[in-house]
Amino acid sequence: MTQLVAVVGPTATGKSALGVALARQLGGEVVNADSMQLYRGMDIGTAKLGESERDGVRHHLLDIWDVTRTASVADYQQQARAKIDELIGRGITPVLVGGSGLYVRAVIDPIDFPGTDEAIRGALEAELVAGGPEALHRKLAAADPVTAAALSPLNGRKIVRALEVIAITGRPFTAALPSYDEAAYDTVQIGLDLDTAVLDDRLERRVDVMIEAGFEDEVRRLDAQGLRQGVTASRALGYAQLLAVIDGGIGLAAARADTIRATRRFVRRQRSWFRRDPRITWLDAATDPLTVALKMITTGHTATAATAR
RNA sequence: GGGCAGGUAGCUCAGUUGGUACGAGCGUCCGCCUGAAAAGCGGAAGGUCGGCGGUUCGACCCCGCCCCUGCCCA
Repeated sequence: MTQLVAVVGPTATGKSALGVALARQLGGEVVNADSMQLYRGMDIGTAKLGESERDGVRHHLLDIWDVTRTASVADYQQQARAKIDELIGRGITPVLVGGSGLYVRAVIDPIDFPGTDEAIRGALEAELVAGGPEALHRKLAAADPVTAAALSPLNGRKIVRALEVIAITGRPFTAALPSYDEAAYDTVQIGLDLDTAVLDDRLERRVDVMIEAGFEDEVRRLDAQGLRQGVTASRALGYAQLLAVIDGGIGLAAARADTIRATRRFVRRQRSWFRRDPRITWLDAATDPLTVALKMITTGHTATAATAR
């Protein structure tokens, strides 16, 4: 018996709409798995569904964070699982929808995130700024040679985290994503994708639509609410570029082009993340994915349902 | 018609006083990813150096002619 349906894949392929349609058919509710839609006020730039588009389907885990807050997968994991368990308990099928790979896995798979400590992390980050990543990498090599060997000496972010975990737990970091065969929920994962040329074109038009819809005003509004102080939110696609426009650093045309380029890059990263997960059944967004997905979910036959990739 | 500048990786451009192109950024491709993941990071492929001829042991770099682009003068 399927407990959970997940709709994943690169951005702008129609995951949100498919999620709503599936939820309607299954009597389910949507649980967001998009790291940026977690932020309150980030609507236009994240292509968050409006009320009418939600079509009466309840959505959870949208707008739970203030833009000044640094994102946290662990926090998301805890909240998402609590909500999913609640829905399952009430006999409602949760439809997990989003393109944030790690977030999806954090829900579906048994990942335990070691804690965090503001003071320790703050100190390490200060050290990173002061001494550069190589110095920290040497420090990591002394404490945990295995992890150090696995990390580029220039990957400051990950080196900081590894050192933080070591400081907290007193043990080597030794982090590794779980295998793909020990899911926490009985899940049907549907991957939505589109031919690259078509998707590229769609991305470009989507950015234009966002700009016409008042994307810049949205960013100005959030800027007034401290968007710049938000380590995560201020770096979101489009938001970072429009902040630069507001600063006068670049023009709107450049911001548009940069955003499109960055989004394409993001799509590639999403694909490379999701394509290694053998549990995902890929559907072509251009060929009525709803019908195929429904058949797949209700019959449990995933092998015959694949039509794309 | 004349003058000047330029024609080097898909794009924008570095570069060698003649000795195998040291290239860079962007793009492309591949990969990684345990508390920022729309983030962060690693790797790879790509050039007959505008064309033809000459000089030379050897030319992308010198000479000649030609073609193309931009600007200027007529």
